[in-house]
Amino acid sequence: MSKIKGSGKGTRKETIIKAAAALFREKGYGAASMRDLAEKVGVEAASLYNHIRSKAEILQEICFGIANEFIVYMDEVENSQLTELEKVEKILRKHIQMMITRHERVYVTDHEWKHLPEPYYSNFHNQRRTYRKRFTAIIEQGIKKGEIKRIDAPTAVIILLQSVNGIESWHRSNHRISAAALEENMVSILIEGIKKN
Amino acid sequence: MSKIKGSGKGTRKETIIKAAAALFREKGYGAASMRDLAEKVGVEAASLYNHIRSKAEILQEICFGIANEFIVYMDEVENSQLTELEKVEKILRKHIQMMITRHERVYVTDHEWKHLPEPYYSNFHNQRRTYRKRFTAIIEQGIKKGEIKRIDAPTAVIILLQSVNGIESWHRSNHRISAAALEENMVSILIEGIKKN
DNA sequence: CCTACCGATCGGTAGG
DNA sequence: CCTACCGATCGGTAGG
Repeated sequence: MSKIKGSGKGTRKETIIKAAAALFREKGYGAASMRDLAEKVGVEAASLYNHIRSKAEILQEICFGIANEFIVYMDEVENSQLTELEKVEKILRKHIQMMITRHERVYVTDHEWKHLPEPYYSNFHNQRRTYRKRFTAIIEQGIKKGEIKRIDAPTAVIILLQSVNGIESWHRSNHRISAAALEENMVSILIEGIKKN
Repeated sequence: MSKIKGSGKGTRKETIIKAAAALFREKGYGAASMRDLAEKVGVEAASLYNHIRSKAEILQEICFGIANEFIVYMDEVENSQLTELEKVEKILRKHIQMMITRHERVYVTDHEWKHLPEPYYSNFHNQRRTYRKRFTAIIEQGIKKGEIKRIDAPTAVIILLQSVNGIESWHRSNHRISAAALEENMVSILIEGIKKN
């Protein structure tokens, strides 16, 4: 018989990180205090430190956890036999889906990673640059093959990745359209925007 | 003979706000301290309060100053005789140009307005919603006229406005392409993405 | 997991 | 514009 903690939804540490993701998204990392977090979790602030080492550690777990998921997916796509345009669409859809289903952590990762202490900051920064370069390379290859129109590839990457962040405002505004419809609309506009012809 | 303060570039208060915009962009509003700001300006922290009433007042001036500029431009475009698609392009170009030439204030406005104290927060929130609704209405009209393809207009607005924020990373990465080329690439991808046929 | 508390730092004020 | 300082709050620790 295994020892079940909390309400059966992972470890106590996971519960804390989940609450922290919501809190950091709402207030920003700097403005969110450990006392706020403790209240959300239902303990005294000091008790949090039995599960986590520091406030910064929570941010690290969020940022590197999300980043890793994107990197693993990028590996998959790169090794597939899809056309370059299909690869771009796949990656775009992954970002949209992550933003829809895990928006708190994704949002925090994207907006608060600057607050990571060294050496995590530099580490994250490098991972991010590498990821974008890999994405850029796919688009450049697609241009070379004539699948994608002659645009500046890094600019295209910026547009694709930034657009996805707008889903935040879809989330806040009571789901006027379904997640599936949102995804199709975004893909339609963006893939059409870079496709040749 | 008028009294010239600072290095002839506006009032002392403007100097402070300009330095604050750079600081808030770099560290975030919450993590930027008045002592940091004072050091940048070259005075003691207490001296700042001879020119500004509070830290929050600086954020207000930045956010409402930028928002107002966009609203004034929206008025102009709405009253013009352009096609709806041309109106969308005009507004998109305005956002791109503002982000290129005034990126510190625009970035801070977009990322830190949540930290405005009430009633400024609600006020800003309303202005923002109204602006987006006006932009959405232009796109909906363009769809009705057959200039723009049948997409969800609010989703299109999200994509157009969010994409522009990516210019931040262009700014950081040593201007690989010119501002003009960046603008043309963004317009090409995004307007092509929403245009009919 | 709690009580009690630490040194540091925060935004801001008094008074000159 | 400065010195001196305020009360509040911060992240985190000691000790149980």
